[in-house]
Amino acid sequence: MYVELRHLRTIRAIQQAGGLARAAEVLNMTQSALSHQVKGLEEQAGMELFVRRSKPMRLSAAGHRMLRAAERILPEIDAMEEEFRALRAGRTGRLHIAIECHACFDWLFPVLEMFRHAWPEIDVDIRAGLAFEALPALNREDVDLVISSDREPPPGIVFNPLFDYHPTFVASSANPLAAKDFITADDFRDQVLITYPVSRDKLDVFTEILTPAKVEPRAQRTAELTAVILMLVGSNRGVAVLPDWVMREVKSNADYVTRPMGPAPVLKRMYAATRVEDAGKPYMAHFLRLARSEPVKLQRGA
Amino acid sequence: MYVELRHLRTIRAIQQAGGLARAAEVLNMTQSALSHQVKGLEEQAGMELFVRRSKPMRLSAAGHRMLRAAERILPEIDAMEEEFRALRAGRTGRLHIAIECHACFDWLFPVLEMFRHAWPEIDVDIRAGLAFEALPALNREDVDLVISSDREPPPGIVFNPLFDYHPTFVASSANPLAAKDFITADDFRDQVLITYPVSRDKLDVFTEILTPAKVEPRAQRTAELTAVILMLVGSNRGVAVLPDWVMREVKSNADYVTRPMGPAPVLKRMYAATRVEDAGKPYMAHFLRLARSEPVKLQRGA
DNA sequence: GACGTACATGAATAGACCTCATGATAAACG
DNA sequence: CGTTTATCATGAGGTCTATTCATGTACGTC
Repeated sequence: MYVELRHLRTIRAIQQAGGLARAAEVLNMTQSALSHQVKGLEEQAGMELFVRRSKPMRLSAAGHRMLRAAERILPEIDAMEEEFRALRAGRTGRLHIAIECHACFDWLFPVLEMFRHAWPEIDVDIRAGLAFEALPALNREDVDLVISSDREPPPGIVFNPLFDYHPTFVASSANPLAAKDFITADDFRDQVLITYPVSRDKLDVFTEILTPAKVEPRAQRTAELTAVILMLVGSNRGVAVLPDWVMREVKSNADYVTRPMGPAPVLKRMYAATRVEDAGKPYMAHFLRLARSEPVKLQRGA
Repeated sequence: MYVELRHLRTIRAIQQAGGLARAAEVLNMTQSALSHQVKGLEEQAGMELFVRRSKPMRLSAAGHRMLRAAERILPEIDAMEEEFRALRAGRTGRLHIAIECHACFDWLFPVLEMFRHAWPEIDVDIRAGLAFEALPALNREDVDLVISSDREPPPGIVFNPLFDYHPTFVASSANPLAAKDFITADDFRDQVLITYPVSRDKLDVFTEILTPAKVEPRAQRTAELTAVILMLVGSNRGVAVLPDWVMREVKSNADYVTRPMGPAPVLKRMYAATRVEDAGKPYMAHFLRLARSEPVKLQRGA
């Protein structure tokens, strides 16, 4: 039995128009065409869908069943088509975000909250970029935006700069390093370094400091959540290097000390990677604007 | 934008099979055909539904939306087609009943209750045949069965005999007619006759007794519910003629007397009218069987 | 009973959809 | 890194289905 949407539209039209001839006008076809179509449909169904004893022909019991299906299905189709019109008009879309930088949750949540209000139709989602490579996922359209501090954009991808930040050293005030004004690579030799559980080439403390200086910390342990890292640091189980914006609450806490990396200050830039064809979309532009301005407010508040 | 079910099936198949070529096999068509179809669909949608950068091609964001629609709509279609298979196999159907005879509720409800258990898939409904002519409604397929005691089946309609019954006189025991052994037409001249609110040609007391004898009761008043008629009779506000099966409870009640019509006993036959093409259907046959056997049990219980 | 309206039917046609053959490009392999 | 294989795209041509046109038939109506 091969039912097609055309058939459902026909059933509905005949019911609404109250007759085959009138329905044909509504559907912009000849009465003959509809008659043939109904005949074919009834052959498919294996039974009469209409009662022809009375003259404006009416739905039979079986016909009413099909009408019920039509009235459930056709609005779904219409809704989908409306969604696609909105998609074409750029009023809606998808924004699935992958973050390679764990500390970014801190500013991403407030930003997304603001975005959600401005673009309620956009399908928003976040995926922590632990289990997969984020940039290929961008190309496969598994995600639409990647928060990253990589430097070399692959073809088809643009790196939109968001803001600059300082990778900042944090330790317990009981740690001997609290006595220093700034921290260098050598200072890590005797320390337990606490990081997110990702590869070293995605951790600022390695890419910017330890790896160039060929220094290995005494030990390294990992924690997924920023709050857990800070807790471990607070109880002097290790030290960490985190972006400055997460230091906001810690700075006013006597248990912690924060120090710049040195002697020259280390500055990194945060990027939002998108596909080139998405970069121009209005909602994407709005998100990038928010992601540029909001995090710096957090940094200032620190 | 002309979406068809074929397109939704394609979207789903490509997703499930993980690629266009494999999907083509599942759908029993060539890879080329599917490629053309997808191209056409994307033209209709006005955007790319698939990402072709990676080789087994994958759904894009827009494609995922269409997939969602497909996964909601296609099961509905499958369910409908399954319903039609059941309809063809006679396992399901519709049984909308019109009753011209009000007292028939008494035995119809128990019968329908039994039927509902045996044929849970059948769409059962009752419509009191007050506002419309029941037999034309049968022809128009507004209803599928009419409980009636008419005699002349119109073309295309069969009258299936159910059972015989005696129109029986009932009055208050305080009524003078309680002294008689049987009741004749003349006895109504001084009585208020209580009937259902339908035309006289559908009331046994008129068609069988009063109209042939050209007798008019002193007055006539109506009530919709059998219980109300009996209540009025009980308080000696009038007399009534009702089928014997509704006398069940009244017979053992000292407030009432029931008497046969006379002098010759009046016998009427109850019919279930159906369309000829329905008469052979298994569920219809089962209903008729129930409607033949169950009411007589009620009569015996009286 | 004649007329108008509503649906059915048959033949012809236009157009959509499919297949075949082949080209292009990305993944896999040695 | 080149070769092979798998996957998808494209163009031309054939087929088949849906539609139209012209006409027939039956019901409802006056």
